[in-house]
Amino acid sequence: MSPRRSYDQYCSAARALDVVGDRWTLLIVRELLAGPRRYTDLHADLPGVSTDVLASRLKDMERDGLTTRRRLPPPAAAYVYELTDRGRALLPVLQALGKWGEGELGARRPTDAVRAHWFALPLLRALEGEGVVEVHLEEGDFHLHVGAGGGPVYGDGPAPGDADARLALDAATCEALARGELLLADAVRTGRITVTGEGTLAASLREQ
Amino acid sequence: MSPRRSYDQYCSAARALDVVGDRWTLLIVRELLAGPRRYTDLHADLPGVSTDVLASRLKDMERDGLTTRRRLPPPAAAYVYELTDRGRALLPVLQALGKWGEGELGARRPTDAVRAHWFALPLLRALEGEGVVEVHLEEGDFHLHVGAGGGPVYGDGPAPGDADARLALDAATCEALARGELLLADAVRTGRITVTGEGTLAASLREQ
DNA sequence: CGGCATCCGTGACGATACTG
DNA sequence: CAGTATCGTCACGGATGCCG
Repeated sequence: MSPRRSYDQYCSAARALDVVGDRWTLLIVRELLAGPRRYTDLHADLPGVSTDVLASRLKDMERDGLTTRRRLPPPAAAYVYELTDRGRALLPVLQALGKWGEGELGARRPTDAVRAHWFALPLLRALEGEGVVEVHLEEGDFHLHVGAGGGPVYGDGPAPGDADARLALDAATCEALARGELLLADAVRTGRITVTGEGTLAASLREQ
Repeated sequence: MSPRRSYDQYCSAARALDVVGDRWTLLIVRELLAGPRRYTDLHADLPGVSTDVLASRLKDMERDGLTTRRRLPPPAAAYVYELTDRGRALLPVLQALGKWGEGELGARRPTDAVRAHWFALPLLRALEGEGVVEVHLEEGDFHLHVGAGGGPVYGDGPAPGDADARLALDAATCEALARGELLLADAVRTGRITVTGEGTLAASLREQ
């Protein structure tokens, strides 16, 4: 285990970069915000990361208190990596980066990878209130825990329990939202997003 | 000029990291938030950065629209680097990192460098309203443009014009604020920070 | 098959020296 | 003062192999 490289500056932003400034680290956090993940899942959803770098980052992140490693009970006996509260507290950092990066996103390039749950961050930024929102895209479904305290912030697939609202939208709408060109309220109003559900979350989405 | 390395992911956070994810880039932004700086100033305030990496980052940042290079008029004929609006828009990213990093800061290590203006970010996070605040530390003075639209967000030395409020505090108070252990309001109330000035900013600071 | 460890080529980084 | 040149080292990315 290599000792952590540091900028050696008495500045909290520099200290944060000591921990999360290495290549891939924040993207691993983004993946783990979706809940516990196995090594292979992470490797599959982070195209380009090499096996040794991924293993090394996961060790560093565990050492630094961002993640824990847990063994799943049989028969699915495998290790999963999971964010700690400290790791989940990086959500505002990813949100700030994501908001700034809207201007850099542009059109989708042929070389770009896409995963459905990568749209969770921009949607979460646009949502207020509290509850579970299920999102249906062509590429796949995922769900959001809006205003979540502990536990996963979003997750792949449909909501594990009952959803307070369901959103259905197409790829073009999704990408326009991600680029910041389209506001969620406008997308709902113009029918580019279909909202179903009876809770206050669904109601507040429709009444805008 | 090397082509930019990219994660090739259709995700705005990943795109942001394509631009500002390299080592030193965000710390250079932090320095330039203090206003235009010469190469030598940057090199002096970023101990550990090598000359070629600094030069390379400044070129990349100019290519990516984060900075501009400008020649000062004689007799101070020298180049200065300056943030664009796009570069200044990274302030929320540095603030999110800084807030998260409070927990990582701990006590000052003997190997840690310190610059007075590095305390500008935590102070700015704690201040509300609009105006110019002059801050006096033992290590040096700097000033903050609270709620600034364009132009520098803070700067070294006393305020160029009239300050709306002046704060005087010692190193221990400064570090406690940076670690998030002490709230600005508490520091003012207990007299660990001396506030002078007549504007609404000074008044709101005192009345908490 | 999932979860790494090892090896290797390339490129990024850090320190020093040097130049217009 | 503001970089460029050089060089050793380390981090990264890709491929492969091992081991439960």
